[in-house]
Amino acid sequence: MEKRNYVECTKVLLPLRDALDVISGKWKLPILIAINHGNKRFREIERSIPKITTKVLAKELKDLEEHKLIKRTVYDSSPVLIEYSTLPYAGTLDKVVEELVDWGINHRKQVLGK
Amino acid sequence: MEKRNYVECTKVLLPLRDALDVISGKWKLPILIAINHGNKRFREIERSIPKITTKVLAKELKDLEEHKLIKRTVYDSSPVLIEYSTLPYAGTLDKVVEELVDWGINHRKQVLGK
DNA sequence: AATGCTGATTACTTATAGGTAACTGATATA
DNA sequence: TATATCAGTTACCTATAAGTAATCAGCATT
Repeated sequence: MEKRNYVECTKVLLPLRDALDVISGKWKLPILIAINHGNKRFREIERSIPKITTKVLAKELKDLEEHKLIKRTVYDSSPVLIEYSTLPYAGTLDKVVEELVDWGINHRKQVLGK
Repeated sequence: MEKRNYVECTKVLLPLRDALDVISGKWKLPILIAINHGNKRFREIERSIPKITTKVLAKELKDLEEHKLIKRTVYDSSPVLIEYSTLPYAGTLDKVVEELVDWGINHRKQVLGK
């Protein structure tokens, strides 16, 4: 018989960590949202997210592509046109985002004092 | 008439940013979960979260207290006993956490390959 | 010919999150 | 008396996130 002087909760902590690894950071969810709102081009996304920089956007777009959340399409026009779009898998984050946004709206009202 | 060459989405981005400011980082949600599972004492919480350090735990507990998500109770026994517990406001994060955990479970299966 | 837009990349710097390890004073146990 | 536990604090260091600013080639506009 071991004495366990705490309550085990790793079964919840591990998947939570997995999720946070993908979506945490300042920019990933904002970028997904910007694309979902219809911003497809690099500069459109950049302009739609206040304070983001070119460098950070480029890096985060790569991360999101690697995580299979968005895809990058190159149209062989002249000049070449590049479009970003969310993949179906990104849709699985919709409820998470929705909950976060609702929580943020309420938090601003209740705690940050409007 | 202004030409707007991107789609506005700050109405969503601002509350999302507010929410991420409170819960993002590696440790805040894990700590809330550990407390919700019944770990009340400092060392219990510490032991229930793999890899967390004393220093980080102390700092994050202060942050969570400031954000009105937990409270710290000092029992004037001998020796003094300190207990952390979640405040009702922390319950408003339950759905967010639930969605994140579910997403993490699925992500591990689908993308990380079990 | 000069300027500006596209989708970026690069080098450099700063800020912040987090990790390491030692240590505290009060109390309790062996 | 020695050791351990409790709830932390402190100083120092490192790794990563993010910001600043310049630059790129290709093309279009003025």
